[in-house]
Amino acid sequence: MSEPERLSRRNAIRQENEQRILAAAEKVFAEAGFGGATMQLIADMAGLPKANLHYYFPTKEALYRAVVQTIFDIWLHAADSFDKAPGPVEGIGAYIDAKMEISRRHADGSKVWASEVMHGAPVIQDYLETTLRDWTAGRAALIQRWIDEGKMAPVDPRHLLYMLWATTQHYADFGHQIETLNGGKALSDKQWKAATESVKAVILRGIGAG
Amino acid sequence: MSEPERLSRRNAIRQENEQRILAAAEKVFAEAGFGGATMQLIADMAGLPKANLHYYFPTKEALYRAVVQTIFDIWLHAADSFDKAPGPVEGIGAYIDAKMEISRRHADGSKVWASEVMHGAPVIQDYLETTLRDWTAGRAALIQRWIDEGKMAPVDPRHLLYMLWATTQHYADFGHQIETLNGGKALSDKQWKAATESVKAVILRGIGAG
DNA sequence: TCGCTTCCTGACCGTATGGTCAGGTTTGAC
DNA sequence: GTCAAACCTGACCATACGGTCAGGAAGCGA
Repeated sequence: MSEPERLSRRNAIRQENEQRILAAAEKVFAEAGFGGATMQLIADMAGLPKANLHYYFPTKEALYRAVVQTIFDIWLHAADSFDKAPGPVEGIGAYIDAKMEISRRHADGSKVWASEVMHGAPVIQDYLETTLRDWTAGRAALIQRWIDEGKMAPVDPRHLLYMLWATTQHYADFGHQIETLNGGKALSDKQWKAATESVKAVILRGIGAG
Repeated sequence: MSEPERLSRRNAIRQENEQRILAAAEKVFAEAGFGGATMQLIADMAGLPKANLHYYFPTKEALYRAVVQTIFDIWLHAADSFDKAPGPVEGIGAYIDAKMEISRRHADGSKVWASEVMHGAPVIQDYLETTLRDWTAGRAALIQRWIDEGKMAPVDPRHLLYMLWATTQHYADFGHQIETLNGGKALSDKQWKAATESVKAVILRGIGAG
């Protein structure tokens, strides 16, 4: 994607600082939402003066956009395994695995994305209408092919995709609720695995491919 | 719950205004989040001067809390049909119906709820730890009984509940995304029905009760 | 009609926010 | 070593926000 940057001190500084800011911003936006987040808080969390944030990202919205962009890329990437699969068990199974992993490892990013979409996608509407629309059409076609080949039950591919997104993202977006219902403790490794297996079991059996 | 209010002009005014404010607040909180919402905007949408909002609801947080309370009650109420059912097909089927209807009719409230939980439930943590925890334990026990009676496959009841919440709420919380992927048009009656049937088909077959 | 309560609201206030900027320091190509 | 470009930041600004309040209008029991 980006050509290998010359490894100068300057580039190192730039990369380091942008990374720190993005990480802090992701956390703050996830916790407070766009409106509730403040540049000052992000700056404090990144350990930089506020004015420095504006040096790298001209506006709050530009910073926010960069955060959303990051998680969107990760999100799309999760479908790689989906495509190469010979059938629904491998494809959808691997997709659930990947998306559950994202919910665990990038919970903040997932929340930012969810928040953005929930509020009408004010800054990423164009992505929804182009990249996501194409992506969805492609995967829906693949699922339809599996149905036509008798590899799974005839389920509306789009609603199936929504179910996959919903069930996996829920563990990130509603993680706090799940944690509360888990006695106030975050899910353990074992519990994450059990969650993933539960989702896979119900979905795969549900589409007649278990 | 509340004793029948005397039908005076005053009470009518109070009820009317509180209702207008709550309706406007629900919409604004859903669209902008707590931090992004402003009392001025809510006031404008309710057609009242801002100071009047503070007459009925002392602070922004009090107003917000009232909005969340409302949707939480609706949400809990949706499980009524669940309980009286003889088995998973009727119980879970009816629950999905009810929750999908809520996603459609109370999309704004659902978003406010989702937003609240996503941000760590700052104002309704107590509900999660008491009412919701009890509610969940009760339903999980019921599902476990169905499993023990051989009426459905052995699926972790809690993860099944999460799947039910996730799949149904998704149509409210991510309604904008779904709409965009639907060619920019809101789902029609027929499409809502198809969505509900898809969810029910996959879940019920997925728990071996279809 | 009187008098008390509830309802209403324009004007105001302190504060916090996103953003700016002038002036400084560091880096690195030459 | 020179110097321009990149980096850094304390101090500052205009604005918008949540909330207050004094004083008036409307409702209503007696």
